[in-house]
Amino acid sequence: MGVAQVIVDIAHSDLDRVFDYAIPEEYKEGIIPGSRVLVPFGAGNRPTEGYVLALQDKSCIPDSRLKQLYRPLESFPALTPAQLILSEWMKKEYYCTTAEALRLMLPAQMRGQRVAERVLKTVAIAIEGADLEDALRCLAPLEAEKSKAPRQLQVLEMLRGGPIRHCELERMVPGASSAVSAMLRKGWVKIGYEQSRRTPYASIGIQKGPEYILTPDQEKAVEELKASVREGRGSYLLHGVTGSGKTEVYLRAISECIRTGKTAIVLVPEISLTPQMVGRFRERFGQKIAVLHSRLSAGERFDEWKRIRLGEVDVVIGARSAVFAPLKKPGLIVIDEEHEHAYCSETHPNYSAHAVAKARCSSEGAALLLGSATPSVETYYACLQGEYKLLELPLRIGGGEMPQALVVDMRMELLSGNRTIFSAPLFNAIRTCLDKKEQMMLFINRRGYSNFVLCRGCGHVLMCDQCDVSLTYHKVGGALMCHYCQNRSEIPPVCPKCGKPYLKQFGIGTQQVEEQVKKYFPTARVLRMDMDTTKGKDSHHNILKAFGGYEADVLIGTQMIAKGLHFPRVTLIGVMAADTALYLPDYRGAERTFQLITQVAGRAGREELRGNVVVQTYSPRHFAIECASRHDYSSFYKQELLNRKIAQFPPFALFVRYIFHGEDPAALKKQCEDFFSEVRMILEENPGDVLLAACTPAPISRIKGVSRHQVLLKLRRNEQTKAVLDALQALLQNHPELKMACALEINPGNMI
DNA sequence: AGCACGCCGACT
DNA sequence: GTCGGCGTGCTC
Repeated sequence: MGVAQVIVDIAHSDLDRVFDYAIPEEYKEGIIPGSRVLVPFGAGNRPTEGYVLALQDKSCIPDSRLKQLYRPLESFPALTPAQLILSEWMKKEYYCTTAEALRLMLPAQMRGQRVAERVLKTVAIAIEGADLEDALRCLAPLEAEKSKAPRQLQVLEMLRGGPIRHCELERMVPGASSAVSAMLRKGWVKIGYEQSRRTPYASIGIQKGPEYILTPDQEKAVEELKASVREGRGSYLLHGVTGSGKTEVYLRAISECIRTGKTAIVLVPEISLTPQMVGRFRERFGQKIAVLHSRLSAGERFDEWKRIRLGEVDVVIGARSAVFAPLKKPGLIVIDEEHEHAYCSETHPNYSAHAVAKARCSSEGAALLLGSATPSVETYYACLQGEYKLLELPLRIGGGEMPQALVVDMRMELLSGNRTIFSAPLFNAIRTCLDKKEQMMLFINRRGYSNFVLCRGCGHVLMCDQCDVSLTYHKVGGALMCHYCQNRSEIPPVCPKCGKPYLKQFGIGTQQVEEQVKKYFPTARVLRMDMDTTKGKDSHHNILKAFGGYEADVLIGTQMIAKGLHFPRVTLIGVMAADTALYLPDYRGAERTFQLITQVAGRAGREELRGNVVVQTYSPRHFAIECASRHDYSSFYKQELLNRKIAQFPPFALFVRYIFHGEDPAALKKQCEDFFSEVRMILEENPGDVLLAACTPAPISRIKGVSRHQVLLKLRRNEQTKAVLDALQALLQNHPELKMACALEINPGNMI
């Protein structure tokens, strides 16, 4: 056992094979498959990180060429045997390199520099009693008089509540560090050190909730899942209306995992990963849970990962990438809000959490549980085909009625002379709601929809110079922004095309709704939640807390407010424009519209107060909107599946998209067309399965000055599909000049 | 990915 | 005559 087979951590297909390294005698014990090591690589023996896949007695490489590895990077193997197996599966499924697959399984900051086991600097008051009074008086001589050192005063006041971390102080009070050093010289404050725990949400109280008595439907689902966890197999779809208690089913099934000495992973969409949600798990499982998501700091994420890796954790709750968490003996993987497209990675390798979870469950002996009030058409179809066993929760807990939605035809509103963004029924409902001192949420679907600026003289829309997309108007700062390259610019005084001064922004956004609410209901207290107001680390939480504490009457927001939030005082939900997603050039438009309206409507009246839902639309007869307003999933599914069958969309077909990037548009087009002609030769083997084959500029044909061209295929899904995909991938391998500039996506999450 | 080797143009 | 451009090829 003297040779380690190592994958170097460089994402390049030429290097996607093992390299043999001799293990120095002193490290013979510490290096096993899964260990990360530093190896000399290439001509200059440059130190490169790598992953040990296997150990061998000897190498078939001649001794003259065999190098010794430098050292192990950690004292424990970073990767589990199960992860090594999973990476092989990823490679075959997503055509990525082993290194790319393994990277997904480690906290990003672990590669490159080591993460310091950080000790945080804290600041505390060093004086007390009269000395402190004296110091304060010194800073603020008289109440009316302005303090000479307002920073110091502010910092000192804050410290009276107890020691504060230096970094937090700096964040809360810009320039605090100079104030601290000044006071340090005067001996008023002292510096301390604190072992950083970096355990997110540790502060969340563990208050015991009421004992739940399961409904008969929940009971049935839980029993079925418990048996499945014990057997270590089985896939389920839990279809439960909003408020039917899906989370309680998850919790009970997870308890069974723990009882039988296993662990569990719960995947949640990023935006639903709220402190409330974590609190619910912590209440049940105490400290043996870990949380993984993108808002954690590098250190927090590393610490959580390490706790999981060292087996200190029974339950992992996290966003998409938590599906790779190195838990030992998983007994259950839950995917909550299964229909969310956030479960598909937008970057290469474009994995789907569903597929990865499925692969993990079958190789590691765990049960898979998908949960949703509005399962995706593809999942429900797979379920009816027998891939998942269906568990249903058709009733709300406590027997509450699903709120009936009122669909308002905005075309009629316009015809009757109402040019505001509020239809008469919504306007009246807001009035009533405010009068009754109840709360409301106004929802704007902004996906694929922007406040573009249009010339009413010639119809020209302002576009980004660098990217092929319309610019979005942001009221804050009055600037135009490109959502792809983040470039900012001013609105020109006249239209750049026709020269007339008729430029005006179009479309409604959260800011505009906020303005209009304030205009028509000046007494209403308004909170807004969108990308702009939730930039800060805790702002998301703070806004919800304020709303929950009845500090506002109206909450205006995007998708963010549609997710599992629980506000008993909310009795009105307004969907400002239900159909913005309906006519996007994406086959999932109807599905998204149905899901959004259903989810949003589910927010209303979850407690004793009866909820009202008003849906404003220009397509009141569209089946997605009609079915959503009646909470009729089954009719929606039947109609949508029929449409997909007629139009040959997923699940009956799949899209394959290659996107080529290049500086020179003409050369790019040529390259792309040459490749396309080879693609067509492969497709000729199964001509009946090719539903579409096109070589065109990408829908967004330029991003950050780089041109984009695509080969888009639609193939009928059948037994040969995987073979065709393999052939297409092999073709790309034969074009080293293209590989660097191309990304392959299968069923892209976003057709734009 | 990065670095060496190698074969052609502009220069003191 | 040499310095230096980056195309091509290799990495245990």
